[in-house]
Amino acid sequence: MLQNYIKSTNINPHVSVDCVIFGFDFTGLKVLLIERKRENQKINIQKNMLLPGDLIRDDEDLDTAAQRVLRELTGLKNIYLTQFHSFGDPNRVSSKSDAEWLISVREQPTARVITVAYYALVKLHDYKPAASSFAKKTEWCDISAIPELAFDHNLIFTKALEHLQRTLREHPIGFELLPKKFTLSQLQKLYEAILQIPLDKRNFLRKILKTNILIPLKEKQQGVSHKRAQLYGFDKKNLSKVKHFGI
Amino acid sequence: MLQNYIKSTNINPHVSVDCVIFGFDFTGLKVLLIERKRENQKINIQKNMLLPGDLIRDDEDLDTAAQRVLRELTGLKNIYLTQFHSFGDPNRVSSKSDAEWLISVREQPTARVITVAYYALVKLHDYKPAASSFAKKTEWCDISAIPELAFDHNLIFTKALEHLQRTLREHPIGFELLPKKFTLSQLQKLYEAILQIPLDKRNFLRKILKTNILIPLKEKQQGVSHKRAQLYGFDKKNLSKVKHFGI
DNA sequence: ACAAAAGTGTTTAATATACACCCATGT
DNA sequence: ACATGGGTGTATATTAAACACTTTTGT
Repeated sequence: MLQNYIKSTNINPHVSVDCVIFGFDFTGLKVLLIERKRENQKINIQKNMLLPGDLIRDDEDLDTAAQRVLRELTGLKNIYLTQFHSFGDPNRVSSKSDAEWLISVREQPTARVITVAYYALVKLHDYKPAASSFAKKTEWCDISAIPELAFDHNLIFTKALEHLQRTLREHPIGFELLPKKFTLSQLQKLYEAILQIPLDKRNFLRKILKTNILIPLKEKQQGVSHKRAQLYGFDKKNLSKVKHFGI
Repeated sequence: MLQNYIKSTNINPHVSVDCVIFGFDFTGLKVLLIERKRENQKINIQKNMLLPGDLIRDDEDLDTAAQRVLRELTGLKNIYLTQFHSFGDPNRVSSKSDAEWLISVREQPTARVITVAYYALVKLHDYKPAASSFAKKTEWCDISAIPELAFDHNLIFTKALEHLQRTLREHPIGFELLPKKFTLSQLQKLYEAILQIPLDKRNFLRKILKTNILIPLKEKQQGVSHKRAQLYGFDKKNLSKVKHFGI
């Protein structure tokens, strides 16, 4: 099936895209990992999780390829997606299990592959696992508990997180990970989860309100056993006006 | 055929690196452009300048390939070099003259090539044009007067400059472009040339001195028809201690 | 003497940080 | 009544920005 897929399209066997897909479930920052399909059951079970990715097609732009991977895996469109680095170590595929898996899955399993890495921010509550040709199983893994991954994917993940942290400190991209309505403390928890530092509630509020990107809604949080928090939405009109958002 | 090619030459015909090499001559920020060698004289003379770059070798890391291009072209080693973006538009080679040039130069002129772009900061006064296989002629071109370049190289240049500007605002990398001894106003002119904004002399001085990365030398500028300026060097020991250098 | 760039402080505005108590709700 | 998180203001320290005159040197 996978084979048919490859043959029927124009695959470029030399370049792939990999996607570090971040989500936020109000407790911590998560990354979407997939378990690789093993047609040959004898393959070593070590390092069996990896980042989603695929070889690009020969008529396809890099960004388009990353979007395709994302859509096939999550069913989501219009997602925040940024290319952040390319990885081309000739020894990217160093382990035996990686090499064996490629043999089972690729037409040119020993071809050297350069991968262009992207990170995406998705609204986790919108996500429904899509039936995908990529994955046997998908899993949202907390960033504090990433296992050893196949290939150089731990390195790719680390670079993605660093990039996300740097970007979040300067640009208000947090709403990409939140539902349309959210409370200030949910937003603060998001910042704390990504930056991995505690923030002061009042100072955070002041700073974020000054940007004019939050609109207070006429609604309050429901079903909590404490005072109901004000709900906010993001004002995308003002987003472009925010220059420096230092946190 | 593909197999033979790969075996015989060791070149990976699918991935290249391109280098945006910046230099500073005390009047403005410059980029090193090369004029492409034309074996066939009939090739259109339009867009004849381009950024230096090369196909990678099949056993070579991306960073290594970029360093190799840099060394072959400039003779310099130990140069500040950063990967900043990869370009893979399937129509990167759109013009007729680009396609013709590739035919005259590459074994697989129509192969799709993804390019991984780097920018480098070099000390212009150390630079001696090296005899290079890449270039017919090399030229330091002021960033305000970049001509139309081959392929998507204008796009690559623009992205490189944006990246450099962002980096310079946060990290004191200016010294990579300056000689060992320099005056404060030379440093300031460098910042102004890169960021393309005017800076206040006293405020700039205060900010840069607070980082402790400058060492005043026991020397003064010579041969100028005005008051001789204090010379400074960079203190690399303190470089890593500088966290936020906002300008 | 003049031109050209060096060198040098102060005042004011803006921003960042630290910090603690009462409130509304569900159990 | 109590546990939980929501909501709110002020004082202080730090950083940024604006601004002008005197000095040294070569011509």
